[in-house]
Amino acid sequence: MGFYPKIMISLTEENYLKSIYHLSDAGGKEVLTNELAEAMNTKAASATDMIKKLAGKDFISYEKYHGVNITAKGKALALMVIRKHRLWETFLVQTLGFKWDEVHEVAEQLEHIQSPLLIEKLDELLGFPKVDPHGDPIPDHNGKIKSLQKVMLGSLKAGTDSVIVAVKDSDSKLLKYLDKIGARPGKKIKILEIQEYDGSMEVSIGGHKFFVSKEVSENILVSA
Amino acid sequence: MGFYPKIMISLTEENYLKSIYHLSDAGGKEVLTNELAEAMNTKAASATDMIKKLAGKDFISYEKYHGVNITAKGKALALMVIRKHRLWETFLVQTLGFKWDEVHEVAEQLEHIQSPLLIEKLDELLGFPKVDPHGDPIPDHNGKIKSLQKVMLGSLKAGTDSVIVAVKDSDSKLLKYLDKIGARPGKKIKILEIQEYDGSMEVSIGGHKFFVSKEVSENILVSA
DNA sequence: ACTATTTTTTAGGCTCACCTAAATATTATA
DNA sequence: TATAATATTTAGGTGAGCCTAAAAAATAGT
Repeated sequence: MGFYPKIMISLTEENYLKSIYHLSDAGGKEVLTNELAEAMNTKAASATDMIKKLAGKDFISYEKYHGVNITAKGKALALMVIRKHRLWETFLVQTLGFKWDEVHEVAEQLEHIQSPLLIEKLDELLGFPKVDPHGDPIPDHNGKIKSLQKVMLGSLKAGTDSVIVAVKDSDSKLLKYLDKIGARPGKKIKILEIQEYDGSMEVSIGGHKFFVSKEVSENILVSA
Repeated sequence: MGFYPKIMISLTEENYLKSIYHLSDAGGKEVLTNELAEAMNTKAASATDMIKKLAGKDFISYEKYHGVNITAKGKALALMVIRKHRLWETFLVQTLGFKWDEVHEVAEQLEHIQSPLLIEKLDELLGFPKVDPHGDPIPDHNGKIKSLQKVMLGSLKAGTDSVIVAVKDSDSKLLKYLDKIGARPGKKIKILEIQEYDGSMEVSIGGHKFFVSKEVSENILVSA
């Protein structure tokens, strides 16, 4: 009688789905095969294979040659993986004393552990955090996520005061540098001066002055 | 020049190696293809495939038709996986408040996370525990393990006093039952009476009397 | 010692997630 | 709008880890 097979989703499928979610800006726009392939460090042909599989399972909708869109079902799953990733990152920093820049790779592994109980207990241990150590919001157990208004530091004018809320890239070198100058989520940052010719800027964080290149300024997200 | 490729070991290889380690009694005796296949819930033909692969990587030595023996290299790797498994089990119980019988499956997943730093930090968080919640010893970061003299409760005579040190099987139903009667590692247990005809026994744990079948008594390991 | 039984290995196939090369569709450019 | 460039898909192939069926070796029984 009522035998409901629990549909299994592979680690690879989870990773593709997460990528699609991010590339689509939380489901807002469609994702092209090539950008997905690049994000997954694979070839377009492989991405096409996976796209077909995910479409067959109703995680995305897909029309040949015209990119993919994530479905509500796919979004829910992606958000669960993201929830796990960010809770684990928080755990690594808060409970185990990892540095900011050491957590990403480990969290990429931990996010695939299957155990609803584990995640709820972890959430509880951490005190139901709203954001991870990079300032990114953690979806709740229903997949609800509140995204605050984020703006690139590099898009603001000289003289502007703002608060760092997140960092775009999770490249270890960048994070190490930001850590050194104290550019962590929650910190106030003021743009003192912008160089016209290369877009670099001088900023003040915690009373100290730092020089920040255009590239770096585009990776620092602030709330105005 | 000096480019040393880090040999990757797959999740499946790790699981086979762990099984071989256990089935061989920590490397003491050889393991037959069939028992390995059964332990891995697979067929003999598949076990043979994997045996060849592991032998090719020097984790085991193998002579056709005559079983396998784990090498020092294989033992070291198996012990690392076991160390991770037992540290995670301890974490789940001690830090997250899991019950005794809820940890095994999750630890089976967590033991494959690759991050030396994570394991050392976890060890530290837990206060460098010597045994896991089932009473099994946790290998140190060099793979050293101290195994204490363990005897099946079922092999002792009536009137014997002993201390529970571990539980053989990790079957959830068994663990739940043991939990109910308070048969946890560290607890004192006294055999009051043994029934001749079926080997079942009446025991006393923490001042209470319980009836224990032959099967259960063979799964409780004690130090005399 | 010679069958019969059991254990193990080989042979050949399957799916998953990847690949390259070739074909086809879309988009940009002249 | 015809052609060039780019993007995407299809076709066919690979290794990992599994399978079944058949062959071969080891063990047991008479």
